Amino acid sequence: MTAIPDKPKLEGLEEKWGETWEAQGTYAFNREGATRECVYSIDTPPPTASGSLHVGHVFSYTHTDVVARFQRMNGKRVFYPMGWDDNGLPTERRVQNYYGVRCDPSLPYVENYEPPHQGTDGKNIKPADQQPVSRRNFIELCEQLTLEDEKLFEDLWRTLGLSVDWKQSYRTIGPESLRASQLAFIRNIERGEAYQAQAPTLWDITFRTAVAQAELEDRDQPSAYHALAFHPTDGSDDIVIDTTRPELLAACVALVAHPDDERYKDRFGTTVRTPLFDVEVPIVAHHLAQQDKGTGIAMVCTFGDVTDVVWWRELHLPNRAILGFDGRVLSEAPEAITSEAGREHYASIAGKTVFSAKKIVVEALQASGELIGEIRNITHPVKFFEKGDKPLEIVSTRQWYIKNGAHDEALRERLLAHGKALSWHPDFMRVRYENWVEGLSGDWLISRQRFFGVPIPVWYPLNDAGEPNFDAPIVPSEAQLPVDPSSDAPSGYTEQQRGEPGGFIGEVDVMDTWATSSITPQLAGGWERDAELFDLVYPYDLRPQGQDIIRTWLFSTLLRSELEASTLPWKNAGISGWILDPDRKKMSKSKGNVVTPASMLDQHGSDAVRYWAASAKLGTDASFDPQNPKQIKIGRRLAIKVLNASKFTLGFEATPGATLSELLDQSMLKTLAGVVRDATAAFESYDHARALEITESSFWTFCDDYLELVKDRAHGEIGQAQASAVAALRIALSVYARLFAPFIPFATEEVWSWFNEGSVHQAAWPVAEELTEHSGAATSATLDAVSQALIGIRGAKSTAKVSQKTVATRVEVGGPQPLLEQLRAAEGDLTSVGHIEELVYTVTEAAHIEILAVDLQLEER
RNA sequence: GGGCGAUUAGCUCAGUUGGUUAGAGCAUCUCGUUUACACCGAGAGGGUCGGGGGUUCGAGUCCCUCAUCGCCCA
Repeated sequence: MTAIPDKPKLEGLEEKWGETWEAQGTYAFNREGATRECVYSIDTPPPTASGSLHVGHVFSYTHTDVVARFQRMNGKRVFYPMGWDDNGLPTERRVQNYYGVRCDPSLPYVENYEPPHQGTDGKNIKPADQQPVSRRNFIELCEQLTLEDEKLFEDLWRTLGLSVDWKQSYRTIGPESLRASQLAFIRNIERGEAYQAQAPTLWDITFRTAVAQAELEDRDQPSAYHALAFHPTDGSDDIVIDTTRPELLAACVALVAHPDDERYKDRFGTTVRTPLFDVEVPIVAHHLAQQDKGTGIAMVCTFGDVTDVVWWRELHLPNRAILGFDGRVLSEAPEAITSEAGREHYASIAGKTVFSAKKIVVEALQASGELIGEIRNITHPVKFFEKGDKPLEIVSTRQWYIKNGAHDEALRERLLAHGKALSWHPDFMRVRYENWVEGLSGDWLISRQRFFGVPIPVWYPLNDAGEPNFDAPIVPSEAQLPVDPSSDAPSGYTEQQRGEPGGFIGEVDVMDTWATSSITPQLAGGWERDAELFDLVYPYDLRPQGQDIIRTWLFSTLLRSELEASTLPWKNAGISGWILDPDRKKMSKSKGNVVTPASMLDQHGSDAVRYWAASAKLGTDASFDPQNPKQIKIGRRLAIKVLNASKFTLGFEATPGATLSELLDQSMLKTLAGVVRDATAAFESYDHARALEITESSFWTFCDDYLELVKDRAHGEIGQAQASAVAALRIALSVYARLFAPFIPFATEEVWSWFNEGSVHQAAWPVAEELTEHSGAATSATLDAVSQALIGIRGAKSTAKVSQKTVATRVEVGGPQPLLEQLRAAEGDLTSVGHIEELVYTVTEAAHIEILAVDLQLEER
């Protein structure tokens, strides 16, 4: 136990108790003798180590911590690890900007490499000014920086008071993660769930990597319709189509119209010749052609957008791609372009960017008279990589995919069934998952042409001509994992055979970062590494996360668990809402309305910030105004009140073994028992905000009414009545400290230490029985009645504009006989706090206690 | 275009299966420095529950419809 300070304050509690908790192992996961039933396991979202933490993180991670603390006090062994998502593009970008480097896999490794910069304060260094480094050097820098970033994150989480067991931390790029990711992947290959395909792929030309459906976003872009004249081979009048991408004219493989379109019905099956390039293409019918858009007939190019891909695939059109991985027009013209003029036109755009090529083609079309009328500006949605700033192109590449139910009805049904079996908090979030699963249009593309990630663990044999056979990948055995195909040789080969005819080459692609993040339950839980641990924690009790990543993290994790184990990875999903700024816009860096969490915690204190976060329900957006953080101030006030009320309560002299003889004291405990029941029920239904609200409002009432009523008695002469009040106050204080502990862990721990050994966070969650055993036959009606009278008397004095200390010479209180009896039992307390000389009871018809008259003794000043 | 959510006091939000007079905090105003707390306490004023229609003895709550805002998907 520690001494009660003269002037309790919140400052310094974070450091004091943070160190104690760490030293005592207060939040350590104890698996000794544990069974699955006594464990509560949480599949925590690993934050992106290279990103910056913002207010939204503090918000949602607090929601999780509050639940973890409740479950721990409820007797569960809480498995609450923290992971860092450090692989992937965000880290690469940060490393490029931080050190001023760029990965060039063709360069050799340099020992003791010194990068040109050490932190460039967020200023982007132009790619041309970045120093090219080898892949291995680049990855070392990534490792280095993420470790530093992770340290900062951990410090912040500790300050916030997350009750994480830091011994259970994991990194998505660590050796165990590499092994688990690759193990899960080769099992996907063995079961036929992972496969490679040469296919049109959404491609970001800036990052030169493939992009998955989940990473797409539509952005409105200015564009323009160009009307182009195509020439029917039967010599009839030109057919005019509208296109926003005239630069792809050389890649045109058909014209398409809706099968019901009367204007083109008799054209289907005929052919036209393209303008400029003079290639003969068919006119075909497909229901995706929009009759009301443009002239109702469109050109199909390989590939202008995802609809082109559908047409190409479903109508069995040739592939005449003209764009390369760099977003420039390929130097070689498609074979279909045979005319001399056509080849000359192609030569004029070869090697150009999309932007320049468009300009050249449009000028040529104007010169040839095949551009009809004016160019009409429009705005339309264009697909972007969510982290990119140039529109995606579609190129044909060889990529790895994992089945996700898009083309497998049975799998999709199982995924939907899992979605129904999962308990969502709030429930309506399930719909977002279902919409996503039902809308999947292709399997999950998981290969990325990047560097800092989990290598795809395969090699390809080379034939005698040194050409790779991609259809026969060499897959490592499970015992070999983890492997890096760029530096390890497959079994049966030597390193000298790399790249040689009859030898092998390693896959250079890495996995999508979500391919690792999708197995966080396995990574943290010791899957295929620590079977005993895994059985204790899996399936997890809770997956907490933000609503924005239901389609990515939640979906992909559920998918991988279904593929690997045919199970749901968790029982509950708790979905936190957004943090909005005062204008109800999402907080974002570009808007400059982001406050750093560290300064926020520093300024207001962790308990205050946690209170703000915890007072929002799951799934509900919360607004936050850094200029006027109202809820945080209220939280701070509450935490201070807890300190002060506790100090006051513990200052009364206690009599060991005292019994609760007074009806008012019993009644208060009876009331509190109801609060305990309600708060517990709210917690059990994942409504932490309600649990907080119930506890908080009860506590203020306790301070304002009960504490005021009994303070004179508790201060007074030692005896049965005095001892009863002090005992009741101490019991209530113990219960309130525990009820508040999940929300304001620092203030409650401080208070707890004044009259208990050990941590409040390992204390038992209060139960109603520990209160009702003292409350006898009392009901809450006594406290209600006395409080009612007290409020009435205070009101009378307030109306008379006099001090509450003013003596009331006579107070007449009315109400039904039974309630007046209750009042009489606490008459001493009431007359004492109200400074009442004479209290008169009058039976009335009213249902409640009412103050009929208050005679005040007005003192001369 | 489809889906989901929201709309309650000046502000931020509660409001359970439909049930007395719709609540809390902040802000405002008044009073008060009382042996826990001035980072305080007491009290007061403030709402046709987004509009319209319906079901019901009774609707903030259920149904229909419209509007506005936000998010997701196309």
